[in-house]
Parts: sequence; C-alpha cells; structure tokens
Amino acid sequence: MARSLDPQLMRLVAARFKVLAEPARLAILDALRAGEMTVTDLVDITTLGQANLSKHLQLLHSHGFVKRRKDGLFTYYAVANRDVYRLCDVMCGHLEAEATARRKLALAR
Amino acid sequence: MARSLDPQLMRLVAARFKVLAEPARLAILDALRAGEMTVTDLVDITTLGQANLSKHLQLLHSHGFVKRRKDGLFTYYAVANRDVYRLCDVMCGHLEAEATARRKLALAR
DNA sequence: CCAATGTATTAGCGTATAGGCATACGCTCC
DNA sequence: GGAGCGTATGCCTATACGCTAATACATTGG
Repeated sequence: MARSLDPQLMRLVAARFKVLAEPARLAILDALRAGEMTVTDLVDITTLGQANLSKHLQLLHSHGFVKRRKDGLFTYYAVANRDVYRLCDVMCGHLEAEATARRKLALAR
Repeated sequence: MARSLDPQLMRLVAARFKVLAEPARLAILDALRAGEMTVTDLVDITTLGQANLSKHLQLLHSHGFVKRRKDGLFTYYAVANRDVYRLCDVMCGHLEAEATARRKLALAR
C-alpha cells in the first residue's frame, strides 16, 4: 500500500507553507487585514526595511497570497484571498489548545 | 494605528507553519492517514532514512502534530489532530485555483 | 532632460536546517 | 548479563534563506 501521494505535489504544498513560515510575512498579511496598502505604508507599520519588505511582497505575490495594483509611483498590495486568515486561525487554535494542555499538565504534576 | 499584533505570537505561528513547510514531513503526515505506525513502517513507506525520519517525528511531536505511544521496542506514531489535513486541503485548493488561473491566462494570451 | 520619490533588484554575510553516517540508548529474549 | 533489534541523538556538510546596504529601475513634476 505504497501511498507516496505525488512527491511533486508535496513539494508544492510545502513551498506554500514555507511562505507562511516567516513572522515577517505573517506581519505583512496581518497588516493587510486593514485593506490595500503601498510598500511605504507597510514600512511604517511593520518594522521591516524597504528592500526586505519588497522581497517578501514579491514572494507573497508569486505564490498568489497577495495581489498588486500599480498606480503611478505607488504599488498597492492587498490579500488575494482571505483563506490565508483561516489558515492562521487554525494554527492559532492549535497553539491555544497546546498551551492549555500544557497548563493542565503542569497543574496535574 | 500600529497593529503589530504580538510579534511573539507571529513567531509561534510561523514556527508551526515551518514544521509543515517540508515535503518529507508532509509525506509522513500523509502516510499516517492510514493510522498509527512505527518508525520502521514509515521507513518503508516513505523514502527517508531512519535517523532522518526519527528527527522529523521528534519535530512533529514537539509541535503537537503527532502523538506517540511506546509499546515495547516499538514507538507508534499517529496524527494528533486531523485539522492538519484541513490545512493541507486549503493549500491544495489554492494550488488548484492558481493552476487554473494560470491556464486561463495562458489561453487568453 | 533633471531631480525627486517609490519600488525592485543585486551582492554579501550570517544563521538555520535537512540529510547521511556513526553511535548511543532502551527493550526483549536467551 | 549479552545479543539483537527498534529508535533516538550528535556530528558534519551542503544548501537555503533572511537581513542589510548599495544600486538600478520607473514614474512624476519642474
């Protein structure tokens, strides 16, 4: 019963998770909850440098997490799909569950 | 309006995503869809070495993705929470969506 | 065209981690 | 206790990636 469900697909899914596996990018996505923003806006909100930020945005965009719109000098970024937040919520749920489990364990000891 | 929603939390969530950001570990979780297994079982199913596999399992366990049960010589691993599969499904959905979008673009060109 | 401004890109450095090998630990049976 | 097996751990190398500084590119206004 060799599953081995398409190693190719695994690589793709892993790559997408990797995009979210970075506090800086999560901070960007979180900031974008408020709506579309320019890079400069994000520089102010997050504590990231402009170059750094730009690269993170490229990555987020190339993986379809954000969309962009150029207007003159500015580039406006926005989340492409609010499902991203669902993913984060599930993760947060796990974190809480684990935290409370740990607390229980500590008490029981 | 400095959001900056707890950088600490960001780090934790990112760390959890990072655990899933690895094809090998996704393969392990996928194999575990069939039920609990020993390390040796997983060595056979996946193409990973024993040492490597053990390390991945430690990581998955320390982050609460799998639970383990020792029975004599063997250690049985199983997914701790099927939510993991929901996360993967969402990611796959995105992949498909992006793929079809690309295809449309290619046709339109 | 030139200057100014916003954004993207490149190069270099430091850190983190996956993978393989060797080995240590734990358990069972003789 | 010793042998054998399953599992875990430490060391090492190669690679990937985030961050910074410097620079290039693009667009607008004078």
